[in-house]
Amino acid sequence: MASETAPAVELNDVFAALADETRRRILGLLASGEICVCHIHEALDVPQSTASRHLAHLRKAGLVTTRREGLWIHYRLAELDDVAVTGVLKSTLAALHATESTSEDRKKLSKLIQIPLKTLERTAKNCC
Amino acid sequence: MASETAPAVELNDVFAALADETRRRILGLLASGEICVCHIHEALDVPQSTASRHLAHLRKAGLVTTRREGLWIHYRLAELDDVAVTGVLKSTLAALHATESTSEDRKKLSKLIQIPLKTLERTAKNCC
DNA sequence: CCTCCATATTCGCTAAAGCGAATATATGGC
DNA sequence: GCCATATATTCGCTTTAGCGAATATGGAGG
Repeated sequence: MASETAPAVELNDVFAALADETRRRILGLLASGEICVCHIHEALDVPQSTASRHLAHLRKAGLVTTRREGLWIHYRLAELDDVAVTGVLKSTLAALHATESTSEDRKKLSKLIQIPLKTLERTAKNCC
Repeated sequence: MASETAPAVELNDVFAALADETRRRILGLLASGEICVCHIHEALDVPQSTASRHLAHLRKAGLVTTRREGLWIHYRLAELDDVAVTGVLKSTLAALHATESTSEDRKKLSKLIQIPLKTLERTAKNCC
């Protein structure tokens, strides 16, 4: 039996995950809710393999989780059990929220998934 | 005239700085106050050039500043003007505070600079 | 001016990370 | 079974980051 109930989230992996700008852009988008890979890939305007690779990285770091729905796989921010990591993630999302690049990405996403920008913004703000 | 009063701190640099474990260890130490390079280098038990290089990195990222006193150069956490970055740094320090490695480093520092561990811990806790 | 000491920087090297085209995997519909 | 679609992974490659020994820089004191 492990003495640790928290399973996976290593500080090292978390900060490694946050170090890449593309991954931060993804987190910035996920702050406004669950998104499927294709929309991330289109909203960020990066090759599909790039989006997928970075998503895998975030998943391994424990920051996001997935839900399958037919062919689509939806990514969303993970519910973390580690308070400290939660704090880091929240403050990161807050920092991203203030960013030019995040708001551009979100604007693009809004058009892609046909959800009003205001709605996305509200969700993102509540999330961080 | 720039519309931005905040000068230097780039999110990108901040997260790049936080990505390295040695640099996070340094920040963990600096949470308990100003320290000079030689003590950092000894407390962490890394080559002097390594300590200096990482300190330079942190300084360029805007996370720490220096004060010269004779031959010694004292490093300390910078007072940030960017609220978002402050949040990231604070939560990072809080996360580090809970860490085994941080407490080991601090213990070693305590002996080096002859300041009681409790004092260092209190300062560190107040800081994040 | 010369020397000592603390710190910074250079240097050659190695390891790690990111890239995007191409390919593999997996699911749903015919 | 076969095709179409969405996502994941592999591949060769380029770029970046870190390392530590060695060297350079710069202040203090003789």
